[in-house]
Amino acid sequence: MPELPEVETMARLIAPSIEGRVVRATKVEWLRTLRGIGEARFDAALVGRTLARVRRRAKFILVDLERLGRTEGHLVIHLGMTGRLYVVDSGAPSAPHERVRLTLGPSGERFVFHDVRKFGRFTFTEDLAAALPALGPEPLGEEFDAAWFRRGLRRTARQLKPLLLDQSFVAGLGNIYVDESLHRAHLHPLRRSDTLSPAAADRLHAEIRRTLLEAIEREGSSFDVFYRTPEGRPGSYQHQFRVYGRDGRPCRRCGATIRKLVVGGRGTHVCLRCQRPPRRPRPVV
DNA sequence: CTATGGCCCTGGTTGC
DNA sequence: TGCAACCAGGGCCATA
Repeated sequence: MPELPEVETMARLIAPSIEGRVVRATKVEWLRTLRGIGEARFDAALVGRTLARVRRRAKFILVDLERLGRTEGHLVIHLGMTGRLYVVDSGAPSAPHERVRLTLGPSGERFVFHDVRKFGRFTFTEDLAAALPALGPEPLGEEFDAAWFRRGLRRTARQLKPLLLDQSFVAGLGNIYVDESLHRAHLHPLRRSDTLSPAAADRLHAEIRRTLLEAIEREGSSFDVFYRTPEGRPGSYQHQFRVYGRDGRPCRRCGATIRKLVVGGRGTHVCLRCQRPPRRPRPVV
């Protein structure tokens, strides 16, 4: 469930259950989830520290750790494709696919990282900047304004879809919300970023924000394995999809059939009437 | 530069 | 029915 709206929803969901709680013990079921740091170091860094504050940056959930009121490192969590976080009572049996569990004091609930496909990450760092990859601005933040976006699009000649998926350009978009934003802005995913008129760039900027805000309001999208999360109602934004997963069905705006293509190796959904394909790039001689 | 494909993983769905 | 191929909301890396 991992794009900005789902990650934001997840962070909001777990924050009340873990903020202020002390880590009493750790259990790592799949070592690679720690991404390089050893189990012993992970345990030593967490036990006795307080999970002070939960926040989101891009598709990462960050938890600041404190001891005696001082920040001493951070949990860096990425849900990958299938990661989920939840808190269960102390007596609850462990479920399949739980990769990391933290026992919380004083009452022993468990803070669990569940991740079927193991693409996720749940690790510790003292140096947040070093632990995170290069990340562009938050699309819902101040820094992501229309003028910045216009310039950013012009600075490069990439296809729109891969560019918007690039977390170092804008942080937090994924396959669903890129497809949805492009459709709402009437722009084809293969369109080169430096060919947009200022008006088209502004339209895309506005639709990205609008799409994300609406999705957060509906607590993200839930389907397949994410249909239900422990302790959490499913999100409902999937009912608002205009193109994602709707190939073969009519466009809600114009009635043309939604098509599915592959762009940048990712399944990509478009209405070819609303989103005019760019002219084929001239062949390189 | 930009684009592409493999890889990391598991499991549900599709098609023969 | 059985089984293999394909596909999935992510991201990193090597190669062209």
